[in-house]
Amino acid sequence: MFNIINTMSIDIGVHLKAVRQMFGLSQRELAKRAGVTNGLISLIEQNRVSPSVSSLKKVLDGIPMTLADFFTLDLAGRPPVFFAREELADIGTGSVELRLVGGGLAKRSMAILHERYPAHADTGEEVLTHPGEEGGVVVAGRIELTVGGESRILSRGDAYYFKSSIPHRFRNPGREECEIVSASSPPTF
Amino acid sequence: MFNIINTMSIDIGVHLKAVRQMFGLSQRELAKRAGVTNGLISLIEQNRVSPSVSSLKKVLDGIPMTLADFFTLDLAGRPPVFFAREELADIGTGSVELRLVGGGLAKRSMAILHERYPAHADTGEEVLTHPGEEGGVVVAGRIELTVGGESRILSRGDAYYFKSSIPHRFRNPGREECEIVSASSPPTF
DNA sequence: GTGCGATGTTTAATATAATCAACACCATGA
DNA sequence: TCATGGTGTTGATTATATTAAACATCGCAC
Repeated sequence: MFNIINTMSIDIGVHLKAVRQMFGLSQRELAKRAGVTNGLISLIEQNRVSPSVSSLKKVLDGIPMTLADFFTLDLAGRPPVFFAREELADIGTGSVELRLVGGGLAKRSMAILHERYPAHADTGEEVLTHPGEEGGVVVAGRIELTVGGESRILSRGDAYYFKSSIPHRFRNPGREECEIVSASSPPTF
Repeated sequence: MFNIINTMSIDIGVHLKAVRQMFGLSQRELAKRAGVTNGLISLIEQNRVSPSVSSLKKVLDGIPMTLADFFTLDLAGRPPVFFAREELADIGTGSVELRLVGGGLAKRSMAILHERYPAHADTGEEVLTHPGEEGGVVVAGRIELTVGGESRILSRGDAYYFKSSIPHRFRNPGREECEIVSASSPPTF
């Protein structure tokens, strides 16, 4: 089980400054929208104070952005955008083929996968402790998905979405290959 | 004197208490692991103070849990998991068909879409709406994707991933329908 | 019953966040 | 040159978060 997100303590000040500038706001503009003083924003951006959650929320409301977005947002440079089929790294274990969109995994908020399950393939149960989410769409074939004890067989066009913390299992019950495009956020699998 | 801290997107106090109890910790145990006093945890859980980000981080380190996890974690009941093809809400505008996995966007960290672009369909340029990310895999047909001035034609199996803040455009240059499965995080489009 | 040892709560003292108003700087224009 | 309006920063004051220690309650052992 990989955990790709680097969840080190982010630099609140630098982070806020970057976000503010991303939206083209000055400290005073943001302060006005947020109902705080420009001085406070200056102090926060210099890491000379650690804002209370309530005032950080007020500030982010002026952007606007949620606390969850703020702490989840990752400020990377501009990574590659397009990926040819052959460039998708296969990170599958066993017979299941898992092709990850975008080789460089760090600093992404999602992992997008192109998955192929041969006939009778089975991931087995997984136990996760991470509070992420995952979902996907069946593109071809059929798959039996079990989530928290509940099972269902999904066909082309059907979809799923659940919290990764719930134990889950994928199994191809049929004779044909099954193809799925899925996403996980944060990128754990 | 009253000091009401409500109108937060999440109830920090209740949230922390739930998380703490989920891990079977008492206020004093957690306080010891976190390097703060039990009194502080009591006050936070009663929403009688709004903790500074730094002390909230210290507290969460004792659980252990990241700030991002804390603000992302959803304590609500279990939402639906499986979605039949017909249940995917079409949120498309114009000719492009956008089918959203799981109906409501509320309290989800991602939006997963099953998209269909008829021949010659075109989204037009889009402007920055949110500092999120999006990516996807082409399942059928061909699409011309332009991101930040850079264009490329993607075929079945090819993929893309970029920050939603960069202006982007999808255009179907061919005679066949194009089918894509995509994901956005946070869920905006 | 009495006396733990655990729980969460509260109060007064102290450390720190947040304000307000002034400051220095850098543009652009009269 | 000297305003003028923009930027981010700073010091002194006020508001609030945090501490340390005491309080009340509960369940359990003796």
